[in-house]
Amino acid sequence: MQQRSEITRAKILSAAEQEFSEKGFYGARINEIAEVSQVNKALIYKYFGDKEELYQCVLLSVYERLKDLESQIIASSNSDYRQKLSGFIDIYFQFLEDNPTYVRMVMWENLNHAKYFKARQVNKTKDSIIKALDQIVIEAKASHRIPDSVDSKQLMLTLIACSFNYFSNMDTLTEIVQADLRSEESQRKRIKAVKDMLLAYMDSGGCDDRCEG
Amino acid sequence: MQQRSEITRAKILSAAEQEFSEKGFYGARINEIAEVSQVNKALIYKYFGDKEELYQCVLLSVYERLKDLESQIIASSNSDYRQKLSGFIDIYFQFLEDNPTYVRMVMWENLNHAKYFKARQVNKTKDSIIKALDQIVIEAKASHRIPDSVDSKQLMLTLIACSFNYFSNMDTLTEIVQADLRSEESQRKRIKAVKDMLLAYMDSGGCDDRCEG
DNA sequence: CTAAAAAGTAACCAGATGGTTACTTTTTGG
DNA sequence: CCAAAAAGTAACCATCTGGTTACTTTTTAG
Repeated sequence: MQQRSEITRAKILSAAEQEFSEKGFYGARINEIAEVSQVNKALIYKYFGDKEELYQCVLLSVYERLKDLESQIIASSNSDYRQKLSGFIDIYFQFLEDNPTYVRMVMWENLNHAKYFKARQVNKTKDSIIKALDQIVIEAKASHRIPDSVDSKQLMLTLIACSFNYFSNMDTLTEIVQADLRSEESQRKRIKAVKDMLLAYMDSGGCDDRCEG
Repeated sequence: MQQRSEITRAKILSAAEQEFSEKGFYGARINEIAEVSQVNKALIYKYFGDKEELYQCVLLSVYERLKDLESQIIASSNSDYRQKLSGFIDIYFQFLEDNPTYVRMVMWENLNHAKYFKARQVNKTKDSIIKALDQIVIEAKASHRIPDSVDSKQLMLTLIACSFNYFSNMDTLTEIVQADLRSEESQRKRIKAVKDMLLAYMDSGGCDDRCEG
């Protein structure tokens, strides 16, 4: 029966996402996934072959969620590039907060030298978010609102770093800055600071001649 | 014999650092550490009690290396806060590049919810680097080179994010921006962009009223 | 030189691991 | 209704896990 198998598959994937995102590939236990999903272990192997395949399926399904972001960002369209960038940051921050398993899976992948990330076509999803930012920059440049010297790749790296790192390293950062970064207030302040900084950077033309590189 | 035991201890720690930083707490195998260090497994337990203690010792020893940074940063003293900040970024970037095991251990810790980070007095080492940056900001404010509105905590978060994330997420970022971030050129460009951005942010007074937060 | 303490070792253990097999139950198409 | 295909299950296996024990060798101090 199709429906039943679909449900079983979904149950396995859901439990596997929990387990893999919590403990990573090595730490995850198939027995645990079987127990949590209430699905017999042999069935997991029938559906997904082996542990590695299951992990890759989880990775793919988690990354899929990024795709929705592009439409969200484009939907929040506005003539002012400042507000577009501001909206972009809001949406990305919100996504990271709402998808802790995404954050963790990306971390695991990097610790695994992006082994599975590269193996599958996972990185295809990158386009969605990259293109959205690129478009903002291109439009702003075209209408001469920001100088051509602004490097959209550096902008992207900064934006990802400031957003992603806030969540990925929250536990150690909390200790470092001695503030509860999980609180709504901390997050609001952080988002504002990131926005201010990026806009200041773009206003300055993306480079600062007073600082020799 | 003291010397011999010291050597053995060091061999175990060295192999354990490799193993733990590569595979994390769960993935690391005591058998592997024993094999690599050429030290009998039972001896490892005699020296370190259990796997958890050994992990914590590795964590502590890796964090110790941060302490050297403070003196380096202070040594690179200069009257201009811009050059101080510039030097700070150079030194921190260099540290992260030279200490991949540090980067990985911090990542593992965050995935483990900073369990061992909090358990030990590991976070004491934070002071060294935090204080160095704080001092730069305080001095610059005192001499009215930057406005009081600049928030040193946000500055710290940004600096750590931009530096740390570049190395921690290098594998996935490489796919995303389609550039070999491991190359010297990429790194130089990145450092310059980070410096420019932070200085632009500080010049702007640390906030941007044109962007409602 | 010697006895005690420290350093080091081989072999072992119970439990858990990923993965399989032989089997029963349920669903489906004709 | 019925046979074949799909879904699901219990019990099992070889291997590996962290950790221990009973033992020998080396070093040290008097």
